[in-house]
Amino acid sequence: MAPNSDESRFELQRDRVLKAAAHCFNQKGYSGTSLKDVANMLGLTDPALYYYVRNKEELVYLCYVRAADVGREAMQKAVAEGGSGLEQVRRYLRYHIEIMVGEHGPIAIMSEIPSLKPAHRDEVLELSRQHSLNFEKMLKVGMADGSIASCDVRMTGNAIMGSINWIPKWFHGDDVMARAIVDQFPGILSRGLAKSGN
Amino acid sequence: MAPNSDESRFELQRDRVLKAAAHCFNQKGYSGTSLKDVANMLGLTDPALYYYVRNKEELVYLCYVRAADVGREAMQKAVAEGGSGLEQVRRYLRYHIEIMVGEHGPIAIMSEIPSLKPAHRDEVLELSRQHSLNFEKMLKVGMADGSIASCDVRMTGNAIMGSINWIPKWFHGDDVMARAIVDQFPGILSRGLAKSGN
DNA sequence: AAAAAAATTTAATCTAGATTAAAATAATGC
DNA sequence: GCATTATTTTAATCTAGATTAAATTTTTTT
Repeated sequence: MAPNSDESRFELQRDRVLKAAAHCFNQKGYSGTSLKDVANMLGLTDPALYYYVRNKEELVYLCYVRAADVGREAMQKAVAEGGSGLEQVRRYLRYHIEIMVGEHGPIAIMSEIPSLKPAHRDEVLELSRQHSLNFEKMLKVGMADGSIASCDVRMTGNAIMGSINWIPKWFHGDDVMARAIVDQFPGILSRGLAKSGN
Repeated sequence: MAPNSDESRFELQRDRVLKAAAHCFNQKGYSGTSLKDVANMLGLTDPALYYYVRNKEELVYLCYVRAADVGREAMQKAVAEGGSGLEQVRRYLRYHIEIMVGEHGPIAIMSEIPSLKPAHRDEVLELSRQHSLNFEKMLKVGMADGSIASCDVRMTGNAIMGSINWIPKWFHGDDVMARAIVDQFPGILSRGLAKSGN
């Protein structure tokens, strides 16, 4: 709505680059996608990408940072809206998945961590760890308020996150499918959490 | 127990190669692992691998075929032992996960499909599709016998399989963790399926 | 213990694709 | 319209790592 006036052309273009890259990485993996693939997708030649990004590794890195942002925002939003722990979890799942399959595309490649250089890898893993901890916290809240049945939060978190992270592997931008995922996944993933009454 | 007399040294060594390769691929991805990595892991030099395998692509391919075998066997075993649909699902999950985190190692890389050449990719995708269909069939059996609540089998299958396929991404051979996964995952993943009474 | 076959090695290619450099084009401010 | 800055291109490197070839060692057979 707002003119979004700033966000120089540079920033915008850079975003497009990231999005295209994420798309490719998700489909063909880090090795499978050449910079040429990404560039062509935008009607550019490969060297042009170096204007926006230091190198290929940084491309993955930036995708990750954005993915982490997305996840964090979804979670904060869900928490801010309150409700029982279970409700928060359900909402978080929906928000996160919505972005994941939405028009902004799967900026979230979650499979290419090994491709990162150590410093970046550590940073990304830390972000991921943080996200997991926050999710586990939500589960605990739910257990405390009686909406979620007692469970091993670590394993439950791993199970649910895995399911979400895997989505880009099989979903490739079909609108009908996107809707189905958003409608179904939160329920499927959270149904097993509920305590009898909920 | 049986002398296992045949299985020429060749076959055995080839198995070791596949296992090592799968391990590397899971940890560092297709691009991230060089043939040298795999070879060194076995105390060999890279060219030696060509004695067992046509090329790198075939290495991934064979890993997939084995992964598919593993999944299929787990499923057949679970079905063979009968019980309600829900029980079959639970058992299948346990068997499959057991192998996945077990000593045979995660032969199951499920992330490198894009690296396969078209012919192999098609074959592997077909195996995967088949597996999914079989799983969906189990769900339907459960819905028919009243052990599983009505659900969208396609989406439910995707959710559960994703969670399993993601395991190799974060699990790297810690025995305690392995036990925890086997103990917890089947429950976590199947709890949401049960119809009230079960 | 020689010969044949199996397994692996060292040394030599070969290539895709990332990166860099230099040049060209487009956009913007004045 | 000119100068400056932004963007992209074409042409030129450079390198890791896959693959192949030839040579060597190890194992098996008889």
